[in-house]
Amino acid sequence: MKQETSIKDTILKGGKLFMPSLSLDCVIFGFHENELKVLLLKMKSADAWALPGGFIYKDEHIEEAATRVLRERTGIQDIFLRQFHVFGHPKRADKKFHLNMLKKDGISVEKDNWLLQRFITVGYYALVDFAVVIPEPDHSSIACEWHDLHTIRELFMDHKAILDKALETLRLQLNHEPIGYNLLPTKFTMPEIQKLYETILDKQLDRRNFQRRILSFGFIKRLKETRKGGAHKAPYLYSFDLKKYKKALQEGLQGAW
Amino acid sequence: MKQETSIKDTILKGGKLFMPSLSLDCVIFGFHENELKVLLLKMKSADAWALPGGFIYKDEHIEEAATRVLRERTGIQDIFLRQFHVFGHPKRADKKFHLNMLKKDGISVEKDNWLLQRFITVGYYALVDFAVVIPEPDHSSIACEWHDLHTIRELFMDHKAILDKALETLRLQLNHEPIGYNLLPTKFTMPEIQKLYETILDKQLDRRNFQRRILSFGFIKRLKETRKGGAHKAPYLYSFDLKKYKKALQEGLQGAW
DNA sequence: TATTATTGTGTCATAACGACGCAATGATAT
DNA sequence: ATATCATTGCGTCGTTATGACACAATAATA
Repeated sequence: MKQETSIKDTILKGGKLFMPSLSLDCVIFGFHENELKVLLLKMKSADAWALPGGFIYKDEHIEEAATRVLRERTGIQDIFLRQFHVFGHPKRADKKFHLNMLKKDGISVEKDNWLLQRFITVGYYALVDFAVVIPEPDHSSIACEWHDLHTIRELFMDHKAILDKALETLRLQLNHEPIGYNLLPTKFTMPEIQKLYETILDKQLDRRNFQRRILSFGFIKRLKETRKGGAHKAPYLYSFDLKKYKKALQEGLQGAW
Repeated sequence: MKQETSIKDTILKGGKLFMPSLSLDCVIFGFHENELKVLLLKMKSADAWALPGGFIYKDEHIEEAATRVLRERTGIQDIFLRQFHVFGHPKRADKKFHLNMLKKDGISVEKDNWLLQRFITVGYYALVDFAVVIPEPDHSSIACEWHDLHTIRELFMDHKAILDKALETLRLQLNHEPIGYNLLPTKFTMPEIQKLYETILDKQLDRRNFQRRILSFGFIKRLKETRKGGAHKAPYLYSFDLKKYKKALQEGLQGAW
């Protein structure tokens, strides 16, 4: 499905290729050096960072479009990807602003160009293995980089609000679903997965209680190896029990009622 | 914002009024006689029941559009309404089927009429007080009625899948948020609110444990009256403590982590 | 006035949870 | 080689939440 179109082509002919007035934006989370990261694009024509997004081909399933955008940007397939909210404020895009951007690109468009219409966007979030991602900017961006979640202040359009909502959703998901398989390397230590939870929740957890709880779910298992080389006592390595992990994904974790 | 347009006008001129290719559908839940009800429309041109849905005016916030649809159909304002999923399968509507429907209506349209395009729809669910609703069909439907949730087998297009997803979402919400203020009358008994929970969860709950738990949340309070007239011991009446209810709505109920 | 189904209130054992203690370990410094 | 030190492994303890169940109180009806 990937189509290498020039930016000019997209702008001029996009109206024929894509669904009108509808876009999607991806919040791509990674985990590295005990920090949650988000993949952002630096735009060519605006001095702002943005979430990687895209449009939906006229005959494309919307989930597939999200998968495609992710693949184009990270080179990864088979990714944990989830739709979480629709952003439909009528003024979420600024027409004049966009016109200006196009001017900077040296492209003149008709007043009724599809890109100048109001857009409603579907937010997706993805959890990916930081180490595997090869960030790739596209024709409309000059950079594609991981940003530290907590340092992100302002983004293009309403993308900061989209990011915030994604994080909020992720936090809630933590109670219903196992998490980490897509964010951690194959083998990891207990302190590492704890840091992941702490980072998402933005909250300190007791080391011993965390271990008891995460093990009680049953979707991670201890290996017979330890991670040597650290400054202190070598921690055990763990890995996900994929069978139980997927079972837990389907059936949910607890659910009070 | 309400516009009384004839069905013909909508079909012919809708393209100028509404956002293209985007619709919304509402799953309106009510509770009556210990049963969960869903408000459905009987369509004029197709022999099928459908969820009340609508389109988004070109300058209208999508949440506002959902509110409007709900108001038009139920006569209710200030409703609990929540977006829960986007349905974006490219084949979710059948073009030929739609053409046939229009034929039945005696309306001939161009091949590129906006209604014949592919539509992506945003699902909303609403919780309303059954007793207050005045179901109103619109120009494209011949009936608007409450249906018993468990008797609904098949619906128009993919509306059954939308309904199922709404119910699944509602079940999950039960763990995070107080519920019932929008579904129950002002005063209610403990068995009544328990039935509500049991109906949503489709699961029996222990009477005594339920009471202990629901009271521990603090958002309902016991009144000094009892409901006399029943065949047996008169149960106490309860009402929602709106202040604590709203606080719980914002902060969430428990959240294991 | 007795009957009956339902409601109000409580108990009990078990499981889950939060806070914390202490010994084991493995690299580093002496 | 040995002591040091931060970190890890593995527990305890008291409190709270949960599931299962017992029994008395009550209001309409027979």
